[in-house]
Amino acid sequence: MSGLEAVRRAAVRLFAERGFAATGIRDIARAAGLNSATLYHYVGSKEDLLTGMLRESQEDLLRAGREAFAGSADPAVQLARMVRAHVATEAVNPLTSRVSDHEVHSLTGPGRAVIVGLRDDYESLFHKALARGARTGQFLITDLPVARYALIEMCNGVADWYRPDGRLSVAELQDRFSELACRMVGGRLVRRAECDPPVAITRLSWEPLTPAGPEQASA
Amino acid sequence: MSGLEAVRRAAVRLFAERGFAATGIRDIARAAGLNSATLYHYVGSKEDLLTGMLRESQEDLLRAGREAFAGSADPAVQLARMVRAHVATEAVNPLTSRVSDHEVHSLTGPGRAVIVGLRDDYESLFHKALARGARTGQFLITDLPVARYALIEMCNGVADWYRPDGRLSVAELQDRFSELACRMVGGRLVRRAECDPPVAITRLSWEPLTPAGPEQASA
Amino acid sequence: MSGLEAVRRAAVRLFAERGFAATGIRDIARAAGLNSATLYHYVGSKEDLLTGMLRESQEDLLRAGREAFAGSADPAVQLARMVRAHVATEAVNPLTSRVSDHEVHSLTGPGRAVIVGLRDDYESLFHKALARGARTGQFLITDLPVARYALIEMCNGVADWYRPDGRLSVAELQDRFSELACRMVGGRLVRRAECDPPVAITRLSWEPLTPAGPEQASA
Amino acid sequence: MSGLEAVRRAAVRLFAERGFAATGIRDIARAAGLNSATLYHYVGSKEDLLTGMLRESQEDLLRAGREAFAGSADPAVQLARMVRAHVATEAVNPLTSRVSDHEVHSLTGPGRAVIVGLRDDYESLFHKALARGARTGQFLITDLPVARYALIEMCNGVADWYRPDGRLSVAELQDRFSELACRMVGGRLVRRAECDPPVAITRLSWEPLTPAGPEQASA
DNA sequence: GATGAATGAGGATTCATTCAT
DNA sequence: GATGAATGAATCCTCATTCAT
Repeated sequence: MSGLEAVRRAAVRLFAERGFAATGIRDIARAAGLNSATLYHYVGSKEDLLTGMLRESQEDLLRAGREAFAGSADPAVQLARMVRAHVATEAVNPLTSRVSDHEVHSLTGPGRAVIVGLRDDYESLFHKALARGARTGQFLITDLPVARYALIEMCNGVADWYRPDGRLSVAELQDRFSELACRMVGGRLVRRAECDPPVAITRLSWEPLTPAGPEQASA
Repeated sequence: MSGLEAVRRAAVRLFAERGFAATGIRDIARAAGLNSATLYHYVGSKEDLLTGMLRESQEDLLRAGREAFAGSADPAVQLARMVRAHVATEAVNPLTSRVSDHEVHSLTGPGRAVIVGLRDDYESLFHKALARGARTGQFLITDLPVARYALIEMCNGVADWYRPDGRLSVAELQDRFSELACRMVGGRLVRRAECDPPVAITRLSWEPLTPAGPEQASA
Repeated sequence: MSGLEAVRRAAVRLFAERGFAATGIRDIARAAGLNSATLYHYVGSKEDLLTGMLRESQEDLLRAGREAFAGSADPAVQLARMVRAHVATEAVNPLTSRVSDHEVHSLTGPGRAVIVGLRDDYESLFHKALARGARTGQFLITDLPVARYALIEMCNGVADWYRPDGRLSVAELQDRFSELACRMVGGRLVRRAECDPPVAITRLSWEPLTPAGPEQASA
Repeated sequence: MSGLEAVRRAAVRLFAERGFAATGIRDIARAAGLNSATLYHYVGSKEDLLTGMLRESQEDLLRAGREAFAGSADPAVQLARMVRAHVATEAVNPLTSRVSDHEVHSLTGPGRAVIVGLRDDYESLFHKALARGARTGQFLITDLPVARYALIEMCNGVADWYRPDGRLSVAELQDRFSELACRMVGGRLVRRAECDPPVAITRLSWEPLTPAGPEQASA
């Protein structure tokens, strides 16, 4: 594992565990097995690290969302595919996703607008699918923005509790959430096969290899 | 407004906007119109402030949840009442709720276990209603823990976007979320009247009076 | 016990236990059962407290030393009487004496010179007795200043270990030290009776009533 | 001189002059020619500094005491050798010794017990020599603990007044104190030659190079 | 007499970052 | 690539002291 990757993974883990502001540059360096001065050979600044991380994470989510959306013309399938892609992304990159969901407010520089823009683009995909489904009568949606918020928040939550070594496989997780989402908007249940080929979700190079885990002693 | 209340409200606002770790004691003091040394006249420490805030918030949510649960024997009504209480709490105390949802990890002392315990108690109320509804066949729940997580996360999200001066009244918000929740678990739609008398949700003394608002300049 | 006395005793105890610089005005107030603002009705400042304490203590020691010196024309008896007076003073006012011995350097104002002057006057009494005894041949003193320092330091030490409720009464303590001092300077042993009438040693109003004792819990 | 040594010497000087509690970390840094943040590169904390200093000083004194004691089987020579070693240690490391004598009470952590243990071990050496001398009849000791306290206090005092550039050489100082000590316990006078080879006393790396001196202005 | 509230200065310590080696 | 040393600014918090009530 290269130095840069070690830094990124250490940063993601710590930002996820303690939050950006509560994490020191020395903590990251120590967790990456580097001297804190050496860390600056790989990274411009602490905020650069966060910016890069959020951008890559958000871009990946947006890409997955677009693929999911483009995979069908049926709003029900579009929604199911997007939810499946979203929860899989959160499940495969739980720590990065957690930071992505919680630390946007820590960005101060110009990078912030970029991230917010990406998130808005992503949310508009949900809007489009929900709006069309509502228009065609496939969905029963009393309030479109509320439904959209609820759907996305529900999916975001996955990063907070899902454990890869737990009871549920990613595919099962996707099935469960697909069902919940379809029911929530009053749509028909979309079977897993209808969503094939699934959107490919890959682990980000930022995501730490070992899951959360308490206190990885170094000595 | 007393000094203590001013401190608490300032702290909630800043913790909600920037996060606990990124908020300085001087920032809080300035926002409360006090010298930072004076602040310590009212409060033991920065962490005490957070602990007290999370406890009061979590206790209030638990109380509301219990009242909601106790108001009916029908799982569908129980769920609807709990969701209504939860979103109303988030809508009436958006900033406090935001902090409550995001800053548990910032607690280090013994207070942490207390807060986590309260949250667990709260979640068990949802578990009970969902489990019974599933047993009686009123709900269609493939995976109970997943449904519980999804429901609660969806409700928590409210604090992140709801604006009291926006399009939706609290009552309308409750109607929307009640509908989404009922559909999500495959239950019948519960009308507002069935939830009467509603659980009373009051503004916490910690909640700032003016809503979020960007950068209340003081000078 | 008046408020002023309570403050003085609390201050002496804390200065003796933790040192002047490490003792806060609030600590003193709490130990005296007062609000820290109320304390300022009795005392001008923290340093005033120390100054007054050192002066009263040093004046008392000087008075005792003078009485001891004046009680006889025989250098041996003079020395014995002075040593007896000194150790009795330390034994009867152990905490005040301890502060007196250790905290002169904490004085910054003009009071410092006064205290140092008193101490010099006191030391000159020893010098006079030793010098005359050496001249008359009653004492065998190779180095007068060294002997004087050694004698006084030896006596000062009493405050650090003597316990009124211990094995030794004050009179026995005096006997022991008188013997040590006489031997040290090569003089004849002076019996207790030769030192009558003894110098009266009274407890200072500053000296706490209960001995040192660890952690006098207040609640 | 290395940075660490500079910090140590500056700390010793200031602790000796003003006391531990009255010395600021910034004062130490300034006296060492460092920024106060840089100081933390060398030292863990202010208390660590004191702990290390007291331990090294006390260990050195104990080592010297043991060598002195082991150098002879005659209690009189043992006592003379120990007194000579003690006063030489105080004379060669006056500032470190002063802190060592006065600041044990400033220790709060677990290091305190260690220091107190070392001091107890040291005192027991005196006890052994005095006890045996009393048993053999070489010493006339009415009260053994009192004699031990008096001896040690008398020696400790040296750090408070001895000046290396003064009237007395270290060897002369040793001669004077040896004489005083022998007389004090009613023993025979032990000549310097009987104490050969003398215990080697070396300057601690903590001891400032220039003597006390008032206010070494840096600018 | 007594006290809650207030404050500027300063306490020890950690911060992100730089740079010569 | 790597690091020990360095630093100004900032961290949370405590200080002795004052004053209106």
